Amino acid sequence: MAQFQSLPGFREFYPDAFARRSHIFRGWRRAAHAYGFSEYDAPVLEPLELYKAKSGDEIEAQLFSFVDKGGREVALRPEMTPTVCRLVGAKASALKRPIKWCSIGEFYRYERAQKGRERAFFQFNCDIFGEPGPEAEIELIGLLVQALSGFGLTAADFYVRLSDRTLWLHYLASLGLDEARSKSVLGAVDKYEKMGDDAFKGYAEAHGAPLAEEVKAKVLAFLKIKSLSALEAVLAPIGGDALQARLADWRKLLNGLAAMGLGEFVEVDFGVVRGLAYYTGFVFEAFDRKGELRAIAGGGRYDDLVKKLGGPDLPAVGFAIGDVTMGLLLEARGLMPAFGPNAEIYAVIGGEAERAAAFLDIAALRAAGYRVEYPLKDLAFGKQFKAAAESGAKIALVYGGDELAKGVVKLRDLADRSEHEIPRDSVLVAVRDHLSGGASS
RNA sequence: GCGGUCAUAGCUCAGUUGGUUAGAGCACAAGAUUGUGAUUCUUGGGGUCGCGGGUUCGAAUCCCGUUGACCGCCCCA
Repeated sequence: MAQFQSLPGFREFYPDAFARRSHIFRGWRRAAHAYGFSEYDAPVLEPLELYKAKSGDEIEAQLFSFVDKGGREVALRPEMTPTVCRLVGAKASALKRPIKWCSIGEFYRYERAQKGRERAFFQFNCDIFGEPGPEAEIELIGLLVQALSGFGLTAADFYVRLSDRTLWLHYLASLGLDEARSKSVLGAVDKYEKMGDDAFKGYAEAHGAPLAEEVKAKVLAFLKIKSLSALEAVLAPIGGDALQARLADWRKLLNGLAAMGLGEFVEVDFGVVRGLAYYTGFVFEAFDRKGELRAIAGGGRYDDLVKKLGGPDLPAVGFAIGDVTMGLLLEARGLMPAFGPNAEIYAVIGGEAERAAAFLDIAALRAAGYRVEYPLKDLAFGKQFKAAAESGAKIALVYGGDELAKGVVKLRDLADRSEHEIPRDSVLVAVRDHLSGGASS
């Protein structure tokens, strides 16, 4: 039994787990590159103030924070958004628009680990800066879908729920609610799915009286809106240019996503508002269809945040996918491949005398990019062939005394068990022909 | 921060009302087999039974504490 254990919520990636993690990262990068996003990274340790400025003092309880030896209050990053806002803000005027950036990084939150939630986890963050219109959302949600569907997940496995804090605030204002009351109502809406009617208790406590029943009925009806047409019907009597412009944005967004063939992945759902106060417009969350897991991804527009963190006035929209929940979903749907040894060639070596000849070819094959394995210590031939089969290799090269005496190497196809002799000086060519052609005779 | 369940070999687990030196399967290694593979047989390494304390002639087993894991609550950027 090991004397030391890893800290709670921190994961150790043994080779098989690391292979699964790499598979996830590869899929994310493939999608991001297809969409023309540039990858960046930034410090893991940041000034504590960066997160307080964005989220308030209460956030400190959820952070890995401490005072460093220089007396600085610092924190391990719990998310990428404030950092990327700083990076983009600092060079905004020099960056070509639109700014489409992505990153894969590890994040740290001091919370109790649960299913789908660890204290250290990876996130794929994608953001578009400098584009205020719904064109940015189309591009970003398209990427979100592809970053999941690229693993083989379909519209039967996950979907993106799409909502809009701007419209919510318009609607609540039309019901006579001021800004503070509207924020409280949005907080209740965020919790309604889980808590039901109790979600509105906070409103009553904050404002001294419960939300008027007729207003509450309208709020509950609004959060159940699941289509653009239902939305238009509810908002028609209210009118106003701003509202009409916003509905036009909605049509553009949904039409754009439909034209990309993503209609079946996206659902209008005003039950989503996301609790975070800094979201300013469209918000969205990706969930598994069966509702068995916590959110796979979340995002939205945050047009005020870059400026709030000391940068220029720069509109922004972004999302993040976590590796934990997405990994669970891939496993549950049988979409996580089995990763094992993946050698292509296994050299069977007769003994010390044959080793030098084998090494010459092994080095050449490896230099040419082939994955080559051989036994580090002398082994019986039977064991070597067994090891060759287990290594995943497609062919074995046999360096025995008999072969070397004849100036040849025996090439054995491990799948069909055929073998033939090849001249020592044409091993590379013979291997290339055999592996590329798939021919065995 | 709160509650529930659990902790025996690398993995999955068994271990009788507390009783001799804690077991099995899988995995790993060696041999049977100094020239041909997923089979078989034999053998081996690997445990302070999560950790600490208590009760007892005697504790993997009972009690207390603690740490960790899983599940849920709070939170979820």
